[in-house]
Amino acid sequence: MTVTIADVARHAGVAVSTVSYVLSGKRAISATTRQRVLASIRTLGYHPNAGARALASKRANVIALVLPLRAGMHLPVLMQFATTVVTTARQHDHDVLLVTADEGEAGLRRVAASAMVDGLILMDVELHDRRVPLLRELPRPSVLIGFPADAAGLTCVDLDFAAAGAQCVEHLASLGHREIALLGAPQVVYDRNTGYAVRTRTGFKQAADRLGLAAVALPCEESADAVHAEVAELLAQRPGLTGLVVHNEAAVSHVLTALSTLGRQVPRDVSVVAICPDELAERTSPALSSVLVPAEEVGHHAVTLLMNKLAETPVEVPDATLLPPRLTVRASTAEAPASGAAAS
Amino acid sequence: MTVTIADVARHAGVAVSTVSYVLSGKRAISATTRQRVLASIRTLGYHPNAGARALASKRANVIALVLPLRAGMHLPVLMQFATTVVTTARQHDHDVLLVTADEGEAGLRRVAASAMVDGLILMDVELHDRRVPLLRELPRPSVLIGFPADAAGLTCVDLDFAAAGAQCVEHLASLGHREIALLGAPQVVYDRNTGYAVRTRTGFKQAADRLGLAAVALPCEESADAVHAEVAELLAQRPGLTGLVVHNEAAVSHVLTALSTLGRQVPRDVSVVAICPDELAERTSPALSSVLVPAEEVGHHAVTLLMNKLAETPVEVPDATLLPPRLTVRASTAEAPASGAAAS
DNA sequence: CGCGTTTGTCGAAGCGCTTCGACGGTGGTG
DNA sequence: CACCACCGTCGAAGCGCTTCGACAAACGCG
Repeated sequence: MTVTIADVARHAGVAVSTVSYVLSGKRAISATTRQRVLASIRTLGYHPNAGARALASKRANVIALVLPLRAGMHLPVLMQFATTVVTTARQHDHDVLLVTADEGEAGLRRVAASAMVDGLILMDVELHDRRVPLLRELPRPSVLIGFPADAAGLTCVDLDFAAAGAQCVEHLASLGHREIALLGAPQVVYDRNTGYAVRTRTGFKQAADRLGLAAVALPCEESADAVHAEVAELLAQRPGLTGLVVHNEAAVSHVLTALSTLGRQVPRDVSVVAICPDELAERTSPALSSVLVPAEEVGHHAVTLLMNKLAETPVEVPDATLLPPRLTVRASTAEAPASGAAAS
Repeated sequence: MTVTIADVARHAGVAVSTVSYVLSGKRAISATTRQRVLASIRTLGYHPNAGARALASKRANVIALVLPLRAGMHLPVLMQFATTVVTTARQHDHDVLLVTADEGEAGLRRVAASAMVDGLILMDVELHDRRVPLLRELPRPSVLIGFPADAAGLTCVDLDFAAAGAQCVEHLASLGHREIALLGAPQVVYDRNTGYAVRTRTGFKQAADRLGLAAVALPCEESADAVHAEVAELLAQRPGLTGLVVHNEAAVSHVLTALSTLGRQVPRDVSVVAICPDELAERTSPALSSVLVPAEEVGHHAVTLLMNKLAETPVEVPDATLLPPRLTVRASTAEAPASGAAAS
């Protein structure tokens, strides 16, 4: 029924091992035999049996992608990320096994111990992630998206959210804004101690301090009503406020709606800069100046790092990779209004 | 380093085959030996090697999930679907290999021929899908989400979109509406001959005919401006129109905005019923009466069908499974206004 | 009480592949 | 022209598991 390497060897008139070496390139094979073998492979339609290969070589050529499939994540970004991981892995001749985080530590242990996968990529790592200690003792390399509190001995990749927060502040400062606010993730995300939210806030605050801006950082819920209430209160309490940084994909459009409802024009009265995917920033009206969350870049990086760790002669990889933020100026930011005009 | 079945056997003082039979339950093992073996497994921390198991048993206990990772799909629904598939597969002791549709037919052939997976689930199947003929000759069972034109010999699952379209019409008709329209997928989706879009339109038209409603079905682009223009023209050309069915997740909110901008109140002047996930329907204002796209149910069904086909003694499964639509009435539909009032 | 069954366990033969050591055949070197 | 080093190829030994046939022990029956 199925074609085996023995069939190919017979058809090409060579030994089984020769076929194997043609495929792996681990020993020199003369051009003529190689051609003959490849021809046989093609005519017979041979595909190596993955299980046998994994068993003999101790490499499955599969990596696990551990996704947080609980609510609260921004799904499109996740999906985009997953796509990139699959595509990049395929370029390195690897496949991707999808593991959900709700299987927890047992799931990781299972796929690692059964030799199903050679390495793991974990998304949405929290500051005090329970899986981190396990990862350290697992006999397979891993790459984390996000930073746990103690990242020693682990390979982590992420957007440099601190720099992203700072860059937003710098952009607003350079336009003359003196009083700004950060609308961040929902409270629950800070409670979970999720790294990216905390780090953005820190970067925001430090940059504001450094540049001497009056700044306040607030969590932000995601329903239209809650956002409206929060923005209304913020504007009431801080009449001099002219700059807003929004780091919450779900709330972004509600913030714009709220501002408009409250009689503030963007960017005439209030400048808004968001940390979100370009796709979203371009769709709002006005289009948002934004620092993009580079899902593709992160995914690509994660796979590349893992492949380096998996190489026959493992390549030394950096413990931490922080992707520099890139700010794109669009229509939602402008020079600060002359003092006192904001509240009119 | 890693614990093998031989280690377990030695530790428990039995033969390797006995351990195997304890694990698989394929032969009777006395309670005492079973306990002893299980204890050894636990103390040694044994996990069967997946590759060896697949090689010997010809079953990998992995299924492929083939996702359309190109643009145009509604990502959150996809993600939700993927989650359900993974979770359900795990309940049947199977893992999920993520394959992207952009690898095309070669990808399917590869994972199937290499015995990496025992079966496949394909999403977003088009009416004239190029992968369908391949699927027929592949030696592994598969389940499709969506219906190709020629579904003979294939197992397909989907929401019954024709019934969904009809149900929307029936709902509007029962409220006294006499002139309605369907805003569907973008033109390009009909051009691709995507089954769900076409079937919804058919169901819509037939129900309208049957019930004697004046009805028109239009494709609908997804940008705010295009939607606005289209709605404006529709209202101008059909002043008596009081009911709208929207089958386009991305356009739904724009339609509501456009109606409001054009001075029509929902549901006082125009009733709107959508075909979309509940989550989305609940978020709009007013909340939309909708037929939900049951991603979870579809995913669960697909896996269950595949598992039946994979059983040692394959269970006969239906070729087509159409999940009945469920309409939830919310705030966007009401009795049709008295004749003539709509245009005022 | 002897026979045929059933029950519980074992040993061994692969599954299809990789990889190691071996070994003729060339070619370059002093 | 010997000698050694490579080059290209082969055969065989596993990788860790499942499964089949074999077989002793325990059981039921007339």
